[in-house]
Amino acid sequence: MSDESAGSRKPKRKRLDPQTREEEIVEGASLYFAEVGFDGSMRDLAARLGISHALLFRYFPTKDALIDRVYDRIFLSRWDPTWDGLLDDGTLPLAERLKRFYSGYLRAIDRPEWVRTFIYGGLAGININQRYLSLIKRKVIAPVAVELGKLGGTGHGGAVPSEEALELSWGLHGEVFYLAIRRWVYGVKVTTDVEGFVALTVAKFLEGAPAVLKMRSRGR
Amino acid sequence: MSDESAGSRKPKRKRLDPQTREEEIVEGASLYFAEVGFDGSMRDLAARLGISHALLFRYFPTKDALIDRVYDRIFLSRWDPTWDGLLDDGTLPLAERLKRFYSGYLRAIDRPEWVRTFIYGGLAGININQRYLSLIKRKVIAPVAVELGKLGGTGHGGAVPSEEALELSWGLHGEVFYLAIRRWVYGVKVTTDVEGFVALTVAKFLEGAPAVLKMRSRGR
DNA sequence: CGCGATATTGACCACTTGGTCATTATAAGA
DNA sequence: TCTTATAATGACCAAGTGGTCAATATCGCG
Repeated sequence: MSDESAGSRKPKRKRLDPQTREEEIVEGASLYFAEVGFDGSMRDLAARLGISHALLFRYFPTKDALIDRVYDRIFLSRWDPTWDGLLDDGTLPLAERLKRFYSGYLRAIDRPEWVRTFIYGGLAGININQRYLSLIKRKVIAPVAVELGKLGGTGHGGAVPSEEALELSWGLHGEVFYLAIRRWVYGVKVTTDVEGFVALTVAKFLEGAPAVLKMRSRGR
Repeated sequence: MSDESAGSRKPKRKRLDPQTREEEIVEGASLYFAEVGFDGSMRDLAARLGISHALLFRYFPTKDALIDRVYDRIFLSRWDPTWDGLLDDGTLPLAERLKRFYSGYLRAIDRPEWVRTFIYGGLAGININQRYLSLIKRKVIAPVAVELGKLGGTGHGGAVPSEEALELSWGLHGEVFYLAIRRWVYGVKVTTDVEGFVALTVAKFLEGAPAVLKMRSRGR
């Protein structure tokens, strides 16, 4: 409308410096593959970026190389280091620790690129998923199970959580993650009140899990 | 080794009557697509079945038609009608009802075709998933939330469950389903003791959820 | 055994895919 | 303004895709 009129040439090719272009490609690819899965085509992606598909191969030698970069971008940079000490921090009540961790965690992963790419990868058997899961087990599931052992008073005071405590801990994790699945995999409308949801779920967990553990240890 | 020697001709083509062949195809396609996703090729599937890919198109006009049939086979026939009355059955204690339902339900869906196909479909935005989810909400989540309302004693005695009760009920469902996801999507080794797992999870739910609901209704 | 209905196949088509490369246009520096 | 290094492209390739169809081999029936 404004100054399209006279001789203002608009170049048919946008020539960016390689850094910016590469960043643009990785960003675009993250969104694209999250949407359509890794069977999406390079041509499609290029069209969406407004460039030729040949250019993609100038920046990434193969499609797999691009996908690797997408994985890096989405996963490797999204673990907040402050979470590491959080769950073991004895100065905070467990409820508070859990609420803080899962609020932050859910905020970090509750987005389409993360959830969909993770699930796509799981289905495809990409090993990054299994590595990620064992990280979760080590950093989250096990510590929580240990705390649970203390609360449950089953004599499992040590650093080795019981099978049941682990399963209960996985349960909490699953509940939280399932919210993100419903939202981004099933495309269902779910609450946006992350804080409220986590508070509710954690409260239920702390109310129920230790009690069950007690029941199990003393008679049935 | 035995009678391959002399004139015992083995035909290069196996000629089956259409019913059997069709059944074989649908069965094979269910497993195949569950494994590799719906981007798997008709030629690949045919090879796995030991037939030519042209034959597939004699039985199903298009690939989508085959996929539809696969969906039917996996989902439509797996809802056990006896579950329908189960959750509302006032003559059984709620714990018993929940254990029975979720044991049966988990046994029905905890298999690769079901879980993987369902998730593949969700990612692809197939509407069968959303229909299925609303069925779950109507037949499982809502009834359980209503029972929860009674136990929580929040005055929500009626048939309209509160938002919080619904969320807690979804939580239970998510925990259970997450077991199947870990097993069949992430490929992680998890317990095979379905009964035990359900008993533990239901116990935790009934110990925790009503308590939380009470806390929420009387002062915070 | 021989025949015929038809289940099954191989060859084929148009199109899409990941990937290559010589050619072209752009923006910065002189 | 002209040059030039190089970002970006279009045309191309071989392999794979869903889908078609005339030819062929199998099995049941007489």
